[in-house]
Amino acid sequence: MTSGEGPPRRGRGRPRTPGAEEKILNAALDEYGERGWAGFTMDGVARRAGVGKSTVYLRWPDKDALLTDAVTNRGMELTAVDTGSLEGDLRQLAVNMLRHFHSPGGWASMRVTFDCASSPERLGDFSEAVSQVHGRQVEQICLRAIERGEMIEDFPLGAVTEAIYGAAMVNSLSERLEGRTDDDEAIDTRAAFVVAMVLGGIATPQTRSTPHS
Amino acid sequence: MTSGEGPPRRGRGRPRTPGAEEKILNAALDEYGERGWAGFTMDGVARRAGVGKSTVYLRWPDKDALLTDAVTNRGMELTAVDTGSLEGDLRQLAVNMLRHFHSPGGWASMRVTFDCASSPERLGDFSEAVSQVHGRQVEQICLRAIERGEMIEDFPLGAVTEAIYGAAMVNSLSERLEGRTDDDEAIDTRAAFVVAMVLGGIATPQTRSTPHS
Amino acid sequence: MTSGEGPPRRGRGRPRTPGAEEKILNAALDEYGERGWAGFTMDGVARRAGVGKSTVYLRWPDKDALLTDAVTNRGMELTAVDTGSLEGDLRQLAVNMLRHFHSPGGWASMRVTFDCASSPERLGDFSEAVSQVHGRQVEQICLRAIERGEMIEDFPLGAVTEAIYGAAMVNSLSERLEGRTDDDEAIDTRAAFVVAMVLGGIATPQTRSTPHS
Amino acid sequence: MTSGEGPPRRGRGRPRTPGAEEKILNAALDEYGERGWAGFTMDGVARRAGVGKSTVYLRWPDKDALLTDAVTNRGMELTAVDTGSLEGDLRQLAVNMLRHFHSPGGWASMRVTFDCASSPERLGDFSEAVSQVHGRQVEQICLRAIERGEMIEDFPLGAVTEAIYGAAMVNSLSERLEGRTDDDEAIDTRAAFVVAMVLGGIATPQTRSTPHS
DNA sequence: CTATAATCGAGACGGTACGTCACGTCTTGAT
DNA sequence: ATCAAGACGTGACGTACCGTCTCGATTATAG
Repeated sequence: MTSGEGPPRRGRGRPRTPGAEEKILNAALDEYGERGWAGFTMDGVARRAGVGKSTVYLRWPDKDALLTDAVTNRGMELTAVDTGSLEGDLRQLAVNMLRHFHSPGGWASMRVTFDCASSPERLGDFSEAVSQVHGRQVEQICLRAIERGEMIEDFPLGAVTEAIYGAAMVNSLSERLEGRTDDDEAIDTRAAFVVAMVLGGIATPQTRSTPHS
Repeated sequence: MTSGEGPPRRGRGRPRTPGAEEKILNAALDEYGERGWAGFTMDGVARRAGVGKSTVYLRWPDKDALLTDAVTNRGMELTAVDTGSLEGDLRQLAVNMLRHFHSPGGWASMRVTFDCASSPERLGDFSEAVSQVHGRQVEQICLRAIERGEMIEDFPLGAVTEAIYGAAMVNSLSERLEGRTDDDEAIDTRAAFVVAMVLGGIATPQTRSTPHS
Repeated sequence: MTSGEGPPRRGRGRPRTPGAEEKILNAALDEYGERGWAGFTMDGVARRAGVGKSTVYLRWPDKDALLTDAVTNRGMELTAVDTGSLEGDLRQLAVNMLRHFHSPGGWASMRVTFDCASSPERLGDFSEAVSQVHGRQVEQICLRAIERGEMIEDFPLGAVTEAIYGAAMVNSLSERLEGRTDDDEAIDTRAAFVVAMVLGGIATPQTRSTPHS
Repeated sequence: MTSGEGPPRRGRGRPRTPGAEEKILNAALDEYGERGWAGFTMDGVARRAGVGKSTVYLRWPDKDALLTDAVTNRGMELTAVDTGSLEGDLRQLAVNMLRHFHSPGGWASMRVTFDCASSPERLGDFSEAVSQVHGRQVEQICLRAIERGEMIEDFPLGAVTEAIYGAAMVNSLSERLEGRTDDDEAIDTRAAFVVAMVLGGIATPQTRSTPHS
């Protein structure tokens, strides 16, 4: 995803400084995390990275591209999940997502995602990447579960994705709005409840009619 | 919520032009909707509102405050819900939320909410307002349902809120990222599935263990 | 010269506050003296005078008019001179002028005069006033001296005026530029030398005493 | 005198555009001349110079500094004078000064000088420059004349300076106030009279020719 | 070993929006 | 009718950032 990686640039001339991309991306994420969008400055990123502005603009065409790229690289480290059971998979996934959105990088990633979704012109690679990463996980988990007979068929998998990802997002959002600081235990507990709801619902058994009529 | 409420304004001096707040807020939302964040200009808002910049800065200290306020005022018009049954309430709520986040105003409102959550310094009234509006709805619905015996007890209502609101958010997000344009029918269908999931779960009956052990 | 003095305003309605003109003119001169042209503010004048802006604008149409008027009223208190001899008259006049331009009011008056001379559009009453006050003095002194046979004829009186007034101006200017603070004695001495220089040139030979006694 | 001389500018970074100072100073003088103080705008200067505002503010801290500098650079081109006789020197000097103050640049220079003298904080280089340029001329002329025996000793040279410079100033001032437009002949005639007056006073008797020939 | 050339840091450049401030006008309730 | 207070539309102020550019210095390969 990094723009700076095309052909390996074999040839004459000074090669690009090896650690530069790394330093710049880190600096970009840090600046974005600390100062928010309004305070996110190209000059600031370059200064924090200890690098000239030309070094930045040689690699990314503009501010948006840099931020998008930073977030894409650092903000999507979601490892695949396969515990053998639907509940285990979803529990693991929910914990991952909650931790992800609670971390500075994951939070920044999400904000940039919303920014991208608001500007139709630069929906380029980013939206695909997001869809891929975020959507495929649940899809694969559910397909395996259906194969094992653990999950009903004919249910739109997108709804499951949206509920789990959305719950993690809103949980992180409310944590910030209310000034809480959730520890790992709180996150695990919340993940358990969300998965329980997704798996079994919140209705009492007697009122539970056939859900998908 | 309007920032313009400071001292009680004893009758000295020319009173503030009555319609100005209204005009400015409308102009701000229009500019934000048409031109996006990047093209959202204080001069532009003032010009569109037919007002001087000082009139704007007399009421809101800066750009962020104006946008936040505009979005808070126009973006939260969520009517209460009471259909008599848990499923009906949640269905209605889910439809409302989906429509809300799919509309330009609701989408903008959400983005500003994320911006506020990222800048700890101005979490003032806004976070309370959001929590109030967004959290109380589900709480009241669920409390009524528990009273009617339709819903299990001892389930954290926050998880329900987060799932429904989050699902609506992510649904709107993916609509934009993927370039779809969902019609009302698609929205209603998606709302039905989400509510079904929340109410009854997605696990097959035979694998359904006691969820809350 | 004060704009506020037309018809005595006999009639219905509240009469104008008696001391207002005075207070405003004083405040204007003080502000101009302390802060210079750039820091000279209508709001500042009104505040210092303890008066609303409308009270000011009711009397003078704009900033220039107020400043011009303030300076004309306070800065031109040049009493007529008639000692009986040319040397005595000029000496008295030179001392007056030097004291005038060294005083805050006189200095301000001069600056405003230059401002007026630079803006051809508002040369209205002011330039006439200046010419009157500044030119007639020397003219009358010289005419009397010619009549007494103390001064040569056919010499342009304007040149005498310009030399005396100009010397006083430049003396005050250089005092400020060089950070000096001339006392009365220094001023009197300088006046004596200037008059000696002027007299040596314009006096007829028979009345010409040793010029530098 | 140009403010643009700070650190020696080691060769790092892009060098400042060579012709920029020149262009900006010219644009500033033109704008000041055409539009006067009220219409003298930093944006206007930058636009006329074909330059961004940052380029201007990189060199001068504010409006006053730019105008002062423009006027100092362009407004002081007074060539030295040495005709061999006191009368010749003073005549030449008086003509120079009259022409100077009658020209737009010289007039502007003088106004800025008065502004500087009114604001004690920025009397920095400017006052020295003015004193140097304006005072030394007369001093040198007189010293040479004393050496030649053409001028009495023990006369304060400052008084001579002040009379000649002041006369030129007031002459130009009254020209503007009265709406005259003096041609070169009028200026020369006036210079002759002023010098005659000054000489009659300061010349020793033996070199004193008939002053008004 | 030298020439060529891409990259580096630094920072000036033309623009544009920011948030402030003053102008001169206006609108209020009180005198 | 005038007062004090202060909001109004306008427009310049001086600052900060964008993305581009130009410099001298560095660092590699190509000849």
